[in-house]
This record gives sequence, structure tokens and C-alpha cells, in this order.
Amino acid sequence: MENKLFIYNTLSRKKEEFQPLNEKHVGLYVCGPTVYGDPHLGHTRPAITFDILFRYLTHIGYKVRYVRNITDVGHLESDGDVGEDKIAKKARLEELEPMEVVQFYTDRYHQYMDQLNVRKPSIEPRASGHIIEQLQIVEDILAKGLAYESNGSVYFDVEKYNKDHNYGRLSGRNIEDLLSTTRELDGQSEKKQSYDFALWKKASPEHIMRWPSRFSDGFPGWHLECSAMSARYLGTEFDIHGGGMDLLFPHHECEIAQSTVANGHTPARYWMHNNMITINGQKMGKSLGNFINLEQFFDGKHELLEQAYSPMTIRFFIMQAHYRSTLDFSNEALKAAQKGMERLLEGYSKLDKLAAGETSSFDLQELKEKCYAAISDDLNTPILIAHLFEAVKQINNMLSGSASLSADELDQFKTFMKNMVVDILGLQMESQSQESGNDEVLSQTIELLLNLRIEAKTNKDWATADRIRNELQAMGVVVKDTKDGFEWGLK
RNA sequence: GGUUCCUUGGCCGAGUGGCUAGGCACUGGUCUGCAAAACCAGGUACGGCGGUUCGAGUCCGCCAGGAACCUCCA
Repeated sequence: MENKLFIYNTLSRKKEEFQPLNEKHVGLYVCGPTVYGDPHLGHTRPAITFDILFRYLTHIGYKVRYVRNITDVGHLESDGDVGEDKIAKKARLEELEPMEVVQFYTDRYHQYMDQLNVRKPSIEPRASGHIIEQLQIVEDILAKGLAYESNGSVYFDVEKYNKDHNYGRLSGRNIEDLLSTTRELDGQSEKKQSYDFALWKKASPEHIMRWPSRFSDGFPGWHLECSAMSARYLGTEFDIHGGGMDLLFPHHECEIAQSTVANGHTPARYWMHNNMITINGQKMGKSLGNFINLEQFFDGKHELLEQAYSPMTIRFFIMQAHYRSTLDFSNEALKAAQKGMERLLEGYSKLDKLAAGETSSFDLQELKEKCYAAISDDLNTPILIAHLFEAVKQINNMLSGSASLSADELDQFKTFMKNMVVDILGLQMESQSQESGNDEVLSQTIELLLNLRIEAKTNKDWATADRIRNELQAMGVVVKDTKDGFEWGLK
């Protein structure tokens, strides 16, 4: 691959040059949502971050198998081992079959991801569809003596594992600290140590999601699903594992421990973690109750929102910060993102109008190199976007004749901009894409009016000219005069 | 309490020792019948105190404030 990619690997805490296990192929696994509620702003961060990674790897020529799971079982409320299953609880409250809850919120998740122009993963497996694989791992770990059975449940023996391996190598914790900082919780008497985690849980009588096993009728521990599904679809060793920083411990640490015992090595070579979105400086999360759903962003109906924000505005907002930094929500920041995005997309849409000049007045190769350097540097989208604004400036200058590109370079420039804006950043024009049927009639009508306005202007009939402009504006049609005519767009 | 991390101009947000980040907002100008858009120009910055260095927003120490994880959360 001619374009190198450097990514920050949580395992080594350094930026490393990405080297795939198999030339030309990349296996990517990202922890997906637990489908017991509507997606909120926080869910967009990993979705968009790894969408860009997926798009960029594809762009530079890799064949990427991107697996992003749907968690529909095993994810417990309030505590890793004693709470109620999130899906089951929702189902009980709503008097639904658990799989109805799963289907409903999975569909909703897909709908919002489509609006954000997040590409679909190659495979989207569900935890409940991989119980057999998960039980197999439980058997493997038991056979190696690193798990123990207790009252129908099976727990991972962290202390024993830590003798030969480093439990905490990903999260930077050590087992002594864990002992002293883990709270005493009810219902833990089955475990040897508080930090042991469940591989299989015996279902209590009222628990509706249950599968038979030789241990008990029960369900798999939460961490197990990712080990099982990544191994099934990407092999026991694959390239990149991604997810939110809040999953680093215990989820990913446990995943490493399980897979290491089952397969003899760490599952993924590169671990990437996106940071959190904050609201008033605090993490936006379900448990804190300070989250804003995507539906609320898109229709503006939330007390903290001053207006509605489009899916592309949200996408651009996320991309204007580096994925490993926290990103603070505010109306002011969202509005700034919206304006910036409009400026970038407007500039991009003017590319088609450019005519080639005799010579080139700016260094296209340098611009391209700077852009590739930015995205290759651990997906530095804010820097990439800064360079793209430079490109927009050049487009505007070319339009007014104060800059130019030769025919050959203009073609390159157009392709390059499409690669960056559309293929890699995944931005798309919003107003046009929504219209379809009435489009032609509408445009012709508006252009008729605007041509009348030109006549009025020629006759210095400013009153009529302004009336047409103002009334169109009131209907949501923005009119801009140009040297030899007009431009218009729908707001 | 433990671990890790953060503190940049009015707002958001890049920047891992020397070179203008960028966007939004603001001010002035050019263009235009006016407006919008566009373009040009401009200002405001690195939490505090020390240290290392020829040179620090960038490295080290201390202090202050904040966050994440340690329990489910993307």
C-alpha cells in the first residue's frame, strides 16, 4: 500500500504503523450497541470514527471485513454479574418478547446510521445467534483449568490467569489494585474473587432469556460474545479491534483474557478506542440520564436544543474533533459545525462549474499530500478538514478567475475532492438528496421567477426584483446573485 | 482511595521543542442597485508557579481546577 496508516494502539500506548496480518486484507471488529433503547449522540462517535477507518482502509486498497455486533443478550443492568439483563428488563416492562425489543431497536439503530451516512458493516452478528460458539469457549477455558463452575454458573479465574499472563495489560491496571478498589457486592459469594467475571450465568426462575447447557439453563456472560463472534468471522487473530473508551475495562480486558486462554494469543493486534462526548463537561450516558437521542437532534425537540441539527451536521461535528479527544456538546459548537459544513459542501458542489486554465496557480500535489498525511496520522480528521477549507478557498478563487488549474490537474483535483469529501469523510449534500419527484417542476418554476427578476433588474425595477427575492426567501429558497446571473438553493 | 488523562483566543477545536492550524463569531475593506455569497486584511491564546534548554503551548516538578475508568454505559 502506498499510503501508510499510523494508528494509536491502546495496547502499546503509542502510535504505530499499521501492518495487516495478511497483505491486502484487514479484519476489523467493533463493539456495537446493546439494543434496548434509542441511539443517542454518544453512539455516533464509534460508529462514525470506525466508519471513517473502514472507508479509508477501503480507499487505500484494502479489502476490509468489518464486523460490528449487535448485543442482544448477556448485558446486565447495574452490575456485571448480579443485575437483570437489559433486554429482558425492557421486554418485561413493555410486555414484549425480548426479540421484539431487539428487532425494534436494531431497526431504529440502522435507520439512524443510514441517515448519518454510516456504511453498513460487512457482517453484523447477534450475540444470541452465537450461543453455541460461546459455550465452546467456556468449555475450552474450563478444560485449560482457568475457569471454575459454581452453582450452575461458570467464572473466569482471574488470579490463576494472572500468574502466567498479565491481566490488565490493556487497561493498565493491576490485580492488587483491583482487589482493593472493587466494591463488595451482594450475590458474589459464588465467586472466588470479586474480580472474577462470569462466562456463563445460571438463569434465575424469572429470567426469560435462557439457553440450555450442561451447567444450567442460563445465558452467556457479556464479554464472551465479542470473543466468540470475532473469532468466528475474523479468525482467532485479526487486525483491529475498536470500541468506546468506556469499554476498555472491564469489557476488552476480559475479552483479551478469554481469547488468550482459548486460543493462546491476544485476539487483535491493534486496539483503538474513541473518547466520550460530554455535555457540560460530563460524559453523556444512559446511566447519567443526560443523553440526547438522535431523533431529538434531528427534530430539535429537547430542552437543551435551540434548534434541529441535521445528520450531516452531527457527522461533521464529530469529525471536527480528533476521535481520541473528548468532545463537548453545545448549541454554539453545533451551529458552528453546521455553517462550516455548509461552506465545505457548497464549495465542493461548485467543482463541476470550474473550467480549466492554461496553468496551475497553486500546488495541488502539496495539498493532496497534506490531506493524506492528516488522515494517515491516526485519522486526524480535524486537520484534514482544515486543509479541505484551503481547497474550498481555491475553488472560489478559480470561480472568480483569480486562481486556475491546468486541464489535467483540474481532473485530478475533482477526483481528489470526491475521494476526500464523499468517499472518506462520508459527507453528502442534504437538500438535493431529499427531493426527487417534484424536483424538476420546482426548479423550472424557481428559475422562471429568477429570470423574471433579471429582467426587472435590467429595467432597474428594484421593487419587483427585491419582492421576488424576498418572497422566495420566505419560502425557503435562498438566492445569490452572481456576475452573470444567479444561484439558488433550498434552505 | 487507586489508575489514566485533560486545562489553548468570545465559542468549538488542531498542534508531541524553533515555522500562520482550521471553523464559527467579531472588526475593516473589495465586489454588488441593495442584500447574500465570495475574496482580502485584522485582533484576541496556550490554568498558576518553578525548572531543563540557545529556544517550551509542546519536556520535568509542584499547585489549582476538571474528566474517564475502578459497577451497566459508545
